[in-house]
Amino acid sequence: MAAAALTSLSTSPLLLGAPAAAFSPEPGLEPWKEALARPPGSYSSSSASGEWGWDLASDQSSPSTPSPPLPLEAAHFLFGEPTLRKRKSSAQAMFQCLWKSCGKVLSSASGMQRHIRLVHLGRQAEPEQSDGEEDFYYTELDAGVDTLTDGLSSLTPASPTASLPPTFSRLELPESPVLTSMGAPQACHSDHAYPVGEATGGSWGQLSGHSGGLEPQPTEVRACVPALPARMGVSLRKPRGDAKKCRKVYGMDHRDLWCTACRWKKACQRFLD
DNA sequence: TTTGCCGGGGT
DNA sequence: ACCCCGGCAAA
Repeated sequence: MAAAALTSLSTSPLLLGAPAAAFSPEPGLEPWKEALARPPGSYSSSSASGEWGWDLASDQSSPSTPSPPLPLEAAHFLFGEPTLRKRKSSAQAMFQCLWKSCGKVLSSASGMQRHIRLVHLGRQAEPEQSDGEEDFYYTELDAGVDTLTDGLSSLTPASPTASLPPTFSRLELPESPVLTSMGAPQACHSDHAYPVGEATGGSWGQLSGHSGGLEPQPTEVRACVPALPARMGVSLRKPRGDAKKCRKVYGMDHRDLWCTACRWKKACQRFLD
């Protein structure tokens, strides 16, 4: 595959740095289908036993396989979003409120802090003697305003252009008091301490009824929600991951290409959230 | 309706 | 362990 990519790369002068473009003669097509239709005769031998070289994590010994094929969605936004990479001339710093379903954008950090203090934290506009909690509820945008998909309703997740470093996407509000050793005031009185997931997947369980008597104590964990949205009965269920999973990507046919977890109807391991 | 996947089986 | 599926909830 790498060889094919290289050869065809040499013949396609344009589209710099997008080797995946070699796979699709016309950019409208899904590149993965192309890749699927391609006879796997080019590299090594038969890795067609379900998992390709790149399962995840435990991939320390793949001697003959060249570089991992790089999950095809990488190719998606290599040329799927050609528009986004253009520089905004008005690269003015903006600040966006991360509070759930707010998304207000202001042009100054102090203004944003005041907005958060007043609107969300319910405090008075006293910039002095602020514990800095507001800082966790907004983020800074570096591009122009219209780059972001316009505040509200767009629960757009990991924007394909991974430009913003580890900033949070709203909907998963920053768990504020985790970082503040000085402790936010009373932002943390959740009466029902729900179980927080363990290390990796954080399988939440579906809060299936109070079956047994276990749960000795409300294991007070730090997953505290900002105390405001204590209302409205949003079921505290792990939100669906928004990544396309094996089933969607490969289709019901080609089930043999799914990762094992997907085949067993477990949480997908290949396309994590 | 489809999709993701938890919980609960079976081998 | 591995494999499968009922059924639920989110989309």
